[in-house]
Amino acid sequence: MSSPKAQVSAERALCGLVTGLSRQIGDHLRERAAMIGLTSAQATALRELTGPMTMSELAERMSCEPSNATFVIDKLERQGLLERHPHPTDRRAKQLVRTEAGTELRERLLELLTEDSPLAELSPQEQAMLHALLDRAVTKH
Amino acid sequence: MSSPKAQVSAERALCGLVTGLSRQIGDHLRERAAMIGLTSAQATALRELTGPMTMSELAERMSCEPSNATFVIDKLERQGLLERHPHPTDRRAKQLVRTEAGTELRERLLELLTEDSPLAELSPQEQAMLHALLDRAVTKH
DNA sequence: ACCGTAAGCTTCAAGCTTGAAAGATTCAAG
DNA sequence: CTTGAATCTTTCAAGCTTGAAGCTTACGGT
Repeated sequence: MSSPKAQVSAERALCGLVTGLSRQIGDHLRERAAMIGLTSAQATALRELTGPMTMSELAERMSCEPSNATFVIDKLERQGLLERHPHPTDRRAKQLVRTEAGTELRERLLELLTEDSPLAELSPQEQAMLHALLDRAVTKH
Repeated sequence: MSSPKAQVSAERALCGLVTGLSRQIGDHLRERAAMIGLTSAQATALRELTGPMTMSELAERMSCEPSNATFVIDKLERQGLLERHPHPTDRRAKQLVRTEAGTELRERLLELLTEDSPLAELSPQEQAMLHALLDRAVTKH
């Protein structure tokens, strides 16, 4: 069960690279989001709000805790980008709906996000290979 | 300069995978750190404190702002795991030195971190390929 | 020696994130 | 129907992270 030392060290380096790239992706998002007055968390929420959905669904899409979604959605609601409507069939849930302003800003955001992608350095073939490897790594368990 | 829509979508998916894997790595760290009463940030600091170094050096190694290092090091110092000594030649700087308890806990931490690596699913060959690709992606700028 | 700029560290405000706890509502089993 | 477990959301405390501002000290040019 004990791995050779060289392999342990290789894995650590790999972790560093993954985290580094993830950081770059996050920085890119933050930079683009700032252009339209959003933080990166708010931008993620707006990006994932593809249509009306509940808090849970959004949290799921954002890969965060529901309590965090509450916090971020509060900000977006205060900016008039979306509204919390009562859910049509479940009185426990809220249905998030973009306002017109929210929809417009989302369009703008999606455009901005396609510019200067952090992965632009890789060819489509390399991207495909990377995708396959990451898929295998993520779907470990 | 405009990329085809399919490629934009592929890049977005890739970003999601990278962030997801990075999250898994972070979760693994947090879980292991919790076993010895540390948060993940504290564990990162202790892991990177390979020997006496300044705050700046540590912040660099942790890939974070110096102000953040101040915050995290405060916690570790309060737990008696390290001390801030005056730097021998630069009176502006502090020299961080692990206490004996800090050194012992660090050993334990390093052991824990090698267990159940989030990348264990990949063979050494795959890891090497991944490493190469990530290297290219990160070194874009 | 003097001065301006830069570096090292800290403090602060603002925002993000998690996990636990609590209130409201749903749903299924009796 | 009633009860109990599960779900949806929010609140709160604690911790992480960044960026700006400020203090002290270092260093290069004059």
